[in-house]
Amino acid sequence: MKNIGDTLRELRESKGLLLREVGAELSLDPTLLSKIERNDRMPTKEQVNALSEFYEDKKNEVVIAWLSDKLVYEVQDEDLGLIAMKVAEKKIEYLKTQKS
Amino acid sequence: MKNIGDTLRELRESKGLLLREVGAELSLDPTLLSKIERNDRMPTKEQVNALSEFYEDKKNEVVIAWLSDKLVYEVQDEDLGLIAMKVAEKKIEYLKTQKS
DNA sequence: CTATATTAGCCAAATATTGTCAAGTCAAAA
DNA sequence: TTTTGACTTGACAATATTTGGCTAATATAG
Repeated sequence: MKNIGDTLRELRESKGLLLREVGAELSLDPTLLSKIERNDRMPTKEQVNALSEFYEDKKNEVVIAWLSDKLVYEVQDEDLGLIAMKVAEKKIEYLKTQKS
Repeated sequence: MKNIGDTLRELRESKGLLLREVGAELSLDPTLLSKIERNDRMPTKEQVNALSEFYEDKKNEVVIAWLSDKLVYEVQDEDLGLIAMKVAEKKIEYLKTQKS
């Protein structure tokens, strides 16, 4: 249940890699990656995809941290945020039954 | 568990009001309101506030429909959407304990 | 047919997000 | 103490997205 920045930073450090090394690998400006890891910037979907591929063993963890951060951001300081979240869950579950 | 457009349309029609009447009341272009009611445009927070005040007895219903729609939109066609939603819920619950 | 309500398409303006660079901090090495 | 390397910060330009509202098209009722 970590945020996307902490998740990425811990993954990178656990491999002993530098910002510029990961950046070079993914053609991502190291200063931008720095901001992402400090939750100063939200990575784009493409960046998350690249990062999750890069840390392949933790692919889902990265994507989930990112998506859930975006959701939290969407309802931050809304009184009805949590209730809306539960309603949204039901809507998604309903949409899933429709598709299949 | 309706979407924001259907919610607003039903509220307006239940009162027998026209797009231009509600629009005039809220200084909202009727063609824009039309789009909102058909889920073609997402209303802004300000517009939702105005609309929920206007339909005062259903204030929360409007806001929740809007917020939950935005959340669904955020994770639409993401395989991990539902899981991320549950994680986001926990994050919000956690943040709430922090504030108080 | 006429009048009124709603919808559709379009595009400019407003807003928000992104990427990049130069300058800054900080810690450890030399 | 100076230098070096890793990272951070702030500012700004470039892009992308969202928004408002006009005009024209379509429907619906009388």
